Amino acid sequence: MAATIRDVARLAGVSASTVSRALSMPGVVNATTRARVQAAAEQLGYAPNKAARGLITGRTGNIGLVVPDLANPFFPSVVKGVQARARMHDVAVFLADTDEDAAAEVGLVLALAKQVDGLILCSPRADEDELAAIAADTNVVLVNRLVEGVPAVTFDNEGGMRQAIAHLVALGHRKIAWVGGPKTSWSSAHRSIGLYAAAHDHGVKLVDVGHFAPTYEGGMAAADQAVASGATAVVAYNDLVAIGLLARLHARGITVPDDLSVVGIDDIAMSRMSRPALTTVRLPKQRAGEIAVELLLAMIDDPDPDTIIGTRGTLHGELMVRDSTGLAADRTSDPARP
Amino acid sequence: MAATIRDVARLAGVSASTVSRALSMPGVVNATTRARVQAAAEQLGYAPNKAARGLITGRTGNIGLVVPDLANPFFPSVVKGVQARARMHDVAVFLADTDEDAAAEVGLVLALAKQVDGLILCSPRADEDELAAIAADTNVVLVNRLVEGVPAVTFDNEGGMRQAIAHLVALGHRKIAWVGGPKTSWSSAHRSIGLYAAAHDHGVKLVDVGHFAPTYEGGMAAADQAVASGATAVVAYNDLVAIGLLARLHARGITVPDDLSVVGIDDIAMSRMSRPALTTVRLPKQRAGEIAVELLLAMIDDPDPDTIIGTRGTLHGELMVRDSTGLAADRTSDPARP
DNA sequence: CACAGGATTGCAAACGGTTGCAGACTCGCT
DNA sequence: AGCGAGTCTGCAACCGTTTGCAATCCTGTG
Repeated sequence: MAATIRDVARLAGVSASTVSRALSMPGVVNATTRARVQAAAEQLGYAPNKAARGLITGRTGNIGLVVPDLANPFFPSVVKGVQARARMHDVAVFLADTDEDAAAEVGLVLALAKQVDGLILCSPRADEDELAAIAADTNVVLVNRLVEGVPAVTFDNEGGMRQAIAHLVALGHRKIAWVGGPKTSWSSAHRSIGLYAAAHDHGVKLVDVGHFAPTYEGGMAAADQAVASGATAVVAYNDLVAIGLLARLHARGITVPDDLSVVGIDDIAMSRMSRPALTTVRLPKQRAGEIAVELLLAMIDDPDPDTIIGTRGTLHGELMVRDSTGLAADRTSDPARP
Repeated sequence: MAATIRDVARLAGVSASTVSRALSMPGVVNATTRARVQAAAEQLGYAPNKAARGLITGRTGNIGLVVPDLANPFFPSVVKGVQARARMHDVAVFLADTDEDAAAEVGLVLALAKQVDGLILCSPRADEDELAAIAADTNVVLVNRLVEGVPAVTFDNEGGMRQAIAHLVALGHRKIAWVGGPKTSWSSAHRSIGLYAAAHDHGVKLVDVGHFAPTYEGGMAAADQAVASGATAVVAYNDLVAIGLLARLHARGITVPDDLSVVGIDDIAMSRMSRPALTTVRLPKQRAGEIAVELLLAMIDDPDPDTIIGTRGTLHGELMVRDSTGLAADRTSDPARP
């Protein structure tokens, strides 16, 4: 069907080797022959078969990207970043969605591994040992997860939490509730740590409301407990959860931010659109995808892995103050009205 | 690095051909040899190199999926459907995001075409001729777009619009505004047609507010014109636009649905979460992805293309009545209070 | 005991490229 | 004219599979 290198060779009246060279190492072949070859290739609409090249060079020119759930708006952002950067480097991207299933994840990764030069694993759900094993014989870059000895790009959870707490403290909040994500979530654990540290530094009280699904429904489920905690502000595991909180609070007639302030994390598109618009810590999701690609590509190219292994890119979040945070409800501690 | 078929052969003490046969055409090789081969393959963690197989069979076992913009929540849904179905059939998916750029789209498609057995083009922005040209020498399935002679899965826009209008008419609305999508959008054009037909049948007035970007911002931009049109209800090109409308209307102090009813199309996750929750026409997006895969795979397998070419799957939408629609503001035409 | 015929298995070619090596030409010089 | 040094180009091998064909072994039968 499609033209092969030999078709081009025949048309140009040269050997296949010459065509190969004319196309991929110009300069080593005579200018006039090269022109002839290029004309022939053009005429036949020839494009080299990447698979065949891959057989020899051992490079497929493809990378794999694995995400837990595309329905969570966090991931499409990362995917977009990966996409864009991969295109710049002329590598194609295999995408796999694991549906939040750790077992399926490992299976998909193994299947993909043979077809790509490297893998980007975004917020992987598999446990640390499995990830380490996979990274042992494949080029892997982790996003939003840290595993000893595996290159990764992560977000500065501690710093983000610090900004959120500083903001709330400035508004007079002294008792803040934390609605955590899934028990096994790496980022939930780290956000929690950052939160406690920041709360301690500011001398305010942090109350842990528990673990919830990282979804709108999870937020709705957490709302009543957050209210019952007596806190004047809530920090949610992510924006989806925060928006769920907002919904349930509204249903209960609790006004945000007058009665309770709410802070999310991620800054998904939806957050600007919620009512009230959500104050949140913006994570450079797309950028994370871009950096992951750079890291992975460097890793693939570099014959000496020591320069890369263990490399970590840490991206900083930025607090986006919108309408879901305000002065603490308890006016006795309101700094603006002593 | 990875084990090859010869490594397995050596370990099992047979020839490479036998390994190949043992693995892909069991039954033709002796049971005990087969067991030995399988054991060896297992031990070495052998997995055939898909690229090499592809060279011979002419099948890569991969399909490509092209979408305009992953940031639009509509697309991740269909990607998820494609993903899931592809996994069932053991084919991997290349994903490309064109960033709404028709030119980039064609380039990406051409590049991908060499590496896959077929392509799924979701809401392609390229013009009809280009698509027809591409479909001429590649297996292509369109989603949410129709081009003469190219298999496609689309949504029943007319039917969906009919449901929306019937709902609004029942609520007493007699003058309905239509906020269209981009001028060149295929689905916008078809929704518009369905809307006019339905409005005509019900004897109500439809006023076209114009074309807007298919985004939250587009909705905000359209809101004031929709209000000025004097209509008591608005149908928006999609949910994102509808949610933008909601935001601007709220900012202007116009109450939905008391002052104005709003209907969206798509039913993205965000729509349940908006305030008020959006009445919308649910489109089975994920299902569309699944069907597209089935269609494409059938197309790839079928030696006689005539049975597939021109095949069309039409998916029906379902009106989800939520809180953004209510009785028409103009009480003189309120059927419940004569 | 010779032989037909089925069941297994190995050999070698092919898929579409890349690349080391050596041969063929062209020049420029002596 | 002879020769050395480049410069180009073709030959052939190779990458990891699949598959047509032929060789081998077995079994049953006349």
